[in-house]
Amino acid sequence: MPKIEDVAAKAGVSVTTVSRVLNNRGYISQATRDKVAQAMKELNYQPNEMARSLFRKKSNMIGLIIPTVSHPFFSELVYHLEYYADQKGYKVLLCNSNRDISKERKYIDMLKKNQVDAIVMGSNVQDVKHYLNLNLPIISFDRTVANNIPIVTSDNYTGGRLASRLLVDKGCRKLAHISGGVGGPNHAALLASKRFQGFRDELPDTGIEHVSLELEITGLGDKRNVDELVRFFQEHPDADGVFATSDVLAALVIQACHQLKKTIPQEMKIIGYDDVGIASLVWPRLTSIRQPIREMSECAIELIAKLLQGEEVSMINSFPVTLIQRDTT
Amino acid sequence: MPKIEDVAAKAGVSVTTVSRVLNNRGYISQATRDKVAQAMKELNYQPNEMARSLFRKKSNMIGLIIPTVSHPFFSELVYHLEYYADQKGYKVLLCNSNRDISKERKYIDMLKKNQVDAIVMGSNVQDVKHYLNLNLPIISFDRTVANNIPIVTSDNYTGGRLASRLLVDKGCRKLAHISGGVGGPNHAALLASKRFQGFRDELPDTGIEHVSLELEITGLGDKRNVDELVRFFQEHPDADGVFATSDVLAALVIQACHQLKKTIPQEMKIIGYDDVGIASLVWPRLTSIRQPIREMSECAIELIAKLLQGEEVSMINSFPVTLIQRDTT
DNA sequence: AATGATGTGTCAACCGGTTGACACTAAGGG
DNA sequence: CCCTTAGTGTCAACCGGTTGACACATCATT
Repeated sequence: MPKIEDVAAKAGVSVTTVSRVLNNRGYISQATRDKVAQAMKELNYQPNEMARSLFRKKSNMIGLIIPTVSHPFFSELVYHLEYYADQKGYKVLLCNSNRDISKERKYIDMLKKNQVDAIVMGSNVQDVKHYLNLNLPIISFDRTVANNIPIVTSDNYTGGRLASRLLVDKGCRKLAHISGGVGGPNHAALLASKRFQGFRDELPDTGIEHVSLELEITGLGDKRNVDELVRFFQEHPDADGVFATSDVLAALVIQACHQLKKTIPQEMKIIGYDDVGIASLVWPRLTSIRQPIREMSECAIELIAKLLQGEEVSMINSFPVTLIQRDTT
Repeated sequence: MPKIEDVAAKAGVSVTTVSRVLNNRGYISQATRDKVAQAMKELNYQPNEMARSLFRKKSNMIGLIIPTVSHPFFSELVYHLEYYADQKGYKVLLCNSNRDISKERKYIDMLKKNQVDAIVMGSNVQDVKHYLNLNLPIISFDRTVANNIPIVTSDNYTGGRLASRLLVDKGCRKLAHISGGVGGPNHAALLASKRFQGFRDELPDTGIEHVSLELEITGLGDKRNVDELVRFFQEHPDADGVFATSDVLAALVIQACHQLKKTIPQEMKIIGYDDVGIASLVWPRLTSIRQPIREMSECAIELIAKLLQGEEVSMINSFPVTLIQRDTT
């Protein structure tokens, strides 16, 4: 690995001059600039970003903590976050917490030790204290944390209402609400619980009843998930509409319906949430509530960029959701 | 951010002593050890890993370049890679290249500048030269690069044969081979082309003919992909067996079949590849060739750990694939 | 009493790059 | 001819932590 000294020697200038070229400061003639550039090229020189970061006290790295990238919602989220981070010159350190609080804490410490400039939390955030005296920007994705931590979310409440309303409008008489997440249950801090709220608030004056099941997802391909759904629907044979809080859950519901020989959407209408890729890869294609993941990711990165420049940002950044009608309703 | 100096002051010892405690070298009494630990706790001190890395010339970071995490194969891969990396104390810098060669190059440079200890390439690797004079370990995932770069792969050839054989055994008379990837076509360097080879090698003595389609996947949810498949099957109405080189493609084939009112598996048998989560989330549940992604990821990280300790490693690390029979065959 | 292991401190160099202070030269303008 | 601006160099300090050399204790052994 060549160092700045080697470049200086090869170009026949001083280290300071090379640094000046590198950082574009002070007076430098075009001739010197060229000589230095030439030397760099010949040596295939790349400045050591660690050394620069150390001096600047800025690493241009952001840490990303999520439950697991293997869930399609997070994999799409991570994709877009990385894209926009890269656009702004940030690198992404990825951490899968599996919603394990102790692992989450370890990751936070690790990220801090490694001098990330900011952290995006897409995982649970339970013990708030741990995050407050971290003197670096944190932004939270779809989770409430504390009122001094900016949050990016989408309109979960309206999402829930839209889902209910659609099922009601399509003539459903008894609804089922299926929730659950990979790697542990969803807690109240998770804003997704507002979906349930919205879902229920749409029902009172319709006289439509609803039942609810919280699934403890064990792994995407695990047949036990479907089995539990089948049992649930056997207990509630009159349920004719399902709101699943993620498309993955909705896909499992579809499987349960097939197993129970219920036709979709005739005997059972299903609506999912997120509108990730899988929604249009299952059959029938899934009606879903779309979260604008790309836009939310872009917003998250912009928030970070602003925070790092000391600008004020709004604490709550909520995006509208849209109903995507396909073939399950 | 407290520094080692502050800890020394608070504990009433010298910086050297703190460093000795931190790194467990030389003689230190238990009393001092405790005093220092206490001071660290009180100050909430975390050693600056950048500074340490700079001195040690080892960052414990590994770079990961893949086409896109949003594809389920890669999202599962990344999940496991990060898991095992973390186990061994490595952090993961994630890069989505979208199979764009210039972006790939930029990422490689970026990772080098940022002093990653090693790179895992799960993306295309086309201009070999660029990677050879990188004086850091690279390992390649399921792609051939150069004979001095270790590679982790699975037995694609056998995978192809297993798929063919199953379709033949199940009585198919005309097979279709569907390939294609997200973000650009698959090239010869991609070992997945061996799947096609294996697929074909199983056919000659059976007298079964086959046709092939390379799809240019535009995005998971894009309906045009299905339309193209529908057209293809209309051109080949007698095709009754499909080998898709990924489960995502197989899911699209299922959609095309539904659209064409072909029953699965009676009129059309389908087998996918990878056996990622989606394989058991579609209906009918997909028969697939399973790649042991977890084991492959573990191997990749172990290879890196060995390379970083200067140990010799085997250049080709191929894992067996297994046929997972479900309901599409 | 000499020896050696243990425990801690001081000091300086180093990792690779950045920056400010300052000196010096050459060229151009008024 | 003086002044300013451009262009480059030298030097040292700094980012935060690590390490080796060396000095100087203390304490237990022999």
